[in-house]
Amino acid sequence: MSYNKQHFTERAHIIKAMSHPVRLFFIEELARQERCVCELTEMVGLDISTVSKHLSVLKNAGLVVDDKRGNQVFYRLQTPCILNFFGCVEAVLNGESETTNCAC
Amino acid sequence: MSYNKQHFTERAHIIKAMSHPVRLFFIEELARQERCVCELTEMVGLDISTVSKHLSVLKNAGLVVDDKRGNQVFYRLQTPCILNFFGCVEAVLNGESETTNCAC
DNA sequence: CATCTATTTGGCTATTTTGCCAAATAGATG
DNA sequence: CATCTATTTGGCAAAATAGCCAAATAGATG
Repeated sequence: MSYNKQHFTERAHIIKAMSHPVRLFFIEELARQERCVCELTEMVGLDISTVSKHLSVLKNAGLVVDDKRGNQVFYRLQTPCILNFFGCVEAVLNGESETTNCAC
Repeated sequence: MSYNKQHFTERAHIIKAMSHPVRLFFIEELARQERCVCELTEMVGLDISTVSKHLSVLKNAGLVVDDKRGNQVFYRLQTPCILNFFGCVEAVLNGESETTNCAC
């Protein structure tokens, strides 16, 4: 296999969107239920503008979608399948990931 | 659910290791077969010191392991299960990821 | 042991990312 | 329409990341 830079850049862009602790938390929380920006802001204790930017990174990657209702914007997870992946991250953390058929 | 910063930082650290096009390529290539640093260097066309640093990021995250034989160092994927995840990234790219049971 | 090859490490610069504040925008409400 | 709440955008500074070169290290070979 040879290195097709554009191919891997596209895919890395999606993974990069998940590679921040706050955004990872948002993904897990939004998998449970949709949330507005102000709820998420209160949960993580950051400036609301910072939260808005994190959400736009996730939205830009196609991982979440937003829905404006009244003067609030609700976000929800567009891609439940990425949750399957988190089990594998746990396995890596626990050093139990040597098999293809781990708990992911 | 509340935001446990340390919990999500640990997990984001592993995902961040995958969030670069060159490292993503290495993961896929090392899933196929082990490779020494000089082989990987030739494939991506970067300085060997840059390649070495990318590999140490993957190793530090627990995703690959290395094996020194002679004066070469061979790397291989420690965590085949993360390959399951790449199918989901494809689904996100193709906008087919709305279901939990996609091809991941 | 001198030297060659393979790899890692240190150090530097350029670029990207993160998070805050202030300002702009948009809908709701008096 | 003035104002209030919710959110986004622009801009800035600090921190992290990426990639190169040079130097250090380690094993192989003459």
